[in-house]
Amino acid sequence: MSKVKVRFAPSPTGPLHIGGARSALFNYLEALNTGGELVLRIEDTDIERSDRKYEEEIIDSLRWMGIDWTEGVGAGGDNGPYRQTERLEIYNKYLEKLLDSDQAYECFCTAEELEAERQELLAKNEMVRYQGKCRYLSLEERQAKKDAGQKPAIRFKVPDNKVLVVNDLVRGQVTFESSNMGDFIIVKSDGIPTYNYAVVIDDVLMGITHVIRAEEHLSNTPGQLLIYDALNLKRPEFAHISLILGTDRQKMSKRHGATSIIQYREMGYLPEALFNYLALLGWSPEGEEEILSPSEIIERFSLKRVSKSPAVFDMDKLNWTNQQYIKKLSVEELTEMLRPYMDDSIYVNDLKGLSEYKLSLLIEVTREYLVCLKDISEHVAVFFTDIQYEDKALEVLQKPEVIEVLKLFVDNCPDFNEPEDVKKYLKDLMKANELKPKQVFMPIRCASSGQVHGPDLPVLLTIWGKEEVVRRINESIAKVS
RNA sequence: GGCCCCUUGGUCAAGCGGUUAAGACAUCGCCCUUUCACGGCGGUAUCAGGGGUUCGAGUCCCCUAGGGGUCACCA
Repeated sequence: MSKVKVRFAPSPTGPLHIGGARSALFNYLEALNTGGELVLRIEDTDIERSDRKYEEEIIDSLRWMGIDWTEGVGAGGDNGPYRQTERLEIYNKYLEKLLDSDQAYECFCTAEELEAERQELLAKNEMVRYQGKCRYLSLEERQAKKDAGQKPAIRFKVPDNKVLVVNDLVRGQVTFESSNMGDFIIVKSDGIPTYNYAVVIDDVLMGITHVIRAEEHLSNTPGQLLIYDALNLKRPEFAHISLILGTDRQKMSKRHGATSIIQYREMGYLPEALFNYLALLGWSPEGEEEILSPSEIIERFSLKRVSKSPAVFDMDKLNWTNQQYIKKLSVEELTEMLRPYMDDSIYVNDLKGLSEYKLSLLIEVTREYLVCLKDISEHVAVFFTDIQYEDKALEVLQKPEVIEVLKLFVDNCPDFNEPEDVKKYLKDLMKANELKPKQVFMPIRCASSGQVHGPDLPVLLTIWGKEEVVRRINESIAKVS
């Protein structure tokens, strides 16, 4: 069996989104699992909407996620160029064959005519498809239109009564009939090929063995099959993977919130977490492990275990996955990754003012709350804001015996350099006054932070330092006295 | 509307004719603990409906229903 060669072929009309990333990922996984190759081709035939900046963005996003390719834009190769707009002569060569063999023809219909035809069919509740008006134009008629300055588009002549079977690796045999298809455009009037045509030529010329793409392309496939046949080209294998849906079960789109990879990157999701989560959307490994490294996923991946049914994108599970990866990081690694987010925080100066030791303490106790990196700012707030009294905390502070404890704490409070110092002092305090932990920890937490919940108390106090802690507690004493 | 695809808990899903129908997220409860979180333990919750085939059906076939995709000189 020959080597597997797959491709990811985005059109640079927007940033890489979740669905695209998942398609790229499955291609990548299939390639690496089989020892094959991944090609990156840019399908920029939509001149209006395509933009180089999106191409770069997509490439950045792919690399960030850890998806690599060995051929194509950004990697070179012998089958280039890899941008469709740079391959126009190639498409033309094949177009001539199609025209010469009478398998394609010029169409002079205008957008208005086409729209009228569509409306008419819609009104009659009939199948919307091109009726073939220009199919049998005589040479003279065509020439006359051209002389009049009309630029033709080229349509593919769909043969009658052909049964087209897509042997899909995930869906099995899917059958279509050519009678349900109208002659479709393969080259636009500006000379640029359409997707359905260019994709065939490119996949063949680039030696693609498996076309793995989203299910929305399944109904385009019979038309493409026709072109393979018309040109006598060998068909690749197809695998149409199901769509990713929003919680409303509609295809993921902008209105579902964050859909571009860049957004997840900015929020501070780790690439491995996204890689892991997306791989598990529509594919499941054997065994029960759910947290798998890229290499473990590559090793286990198989198209055979790809699901046919669409999957709803579940933010909760992504969050959980991300937390698992954050937990695996060392404090040093995490600190480095957190730097840009701390710089963006409104507490940037407070954070910068911390000693390295205190910063590591802070990150150590804060990490367990982090869902994604950008959350650092909100979880660090308690360290740097004035006391924000919650009702529950106030209730605690109202109790008369609590004031006594606070005073005791303040009166003999030593300097403390590390959490152990605080613990020791607290312990001594409890022992000397026969107090239980609960009678001490909660009052001090409430008095110093105004909150009934929060990070580990000894760490909290250590980061503030004695002066600040005493100041805060006195403030609370004054407030409730 | 035509064509095509899909249908196991709220979500991701395992399952490939015989199972007490896994597991994970979420949710609920308990434990751990100075609080929250983490962690540990446990609970609630699923085969869309109807016909077949079969000794036996989540698993095979058909129909219905629901959802989705696609019907562009977008990809």
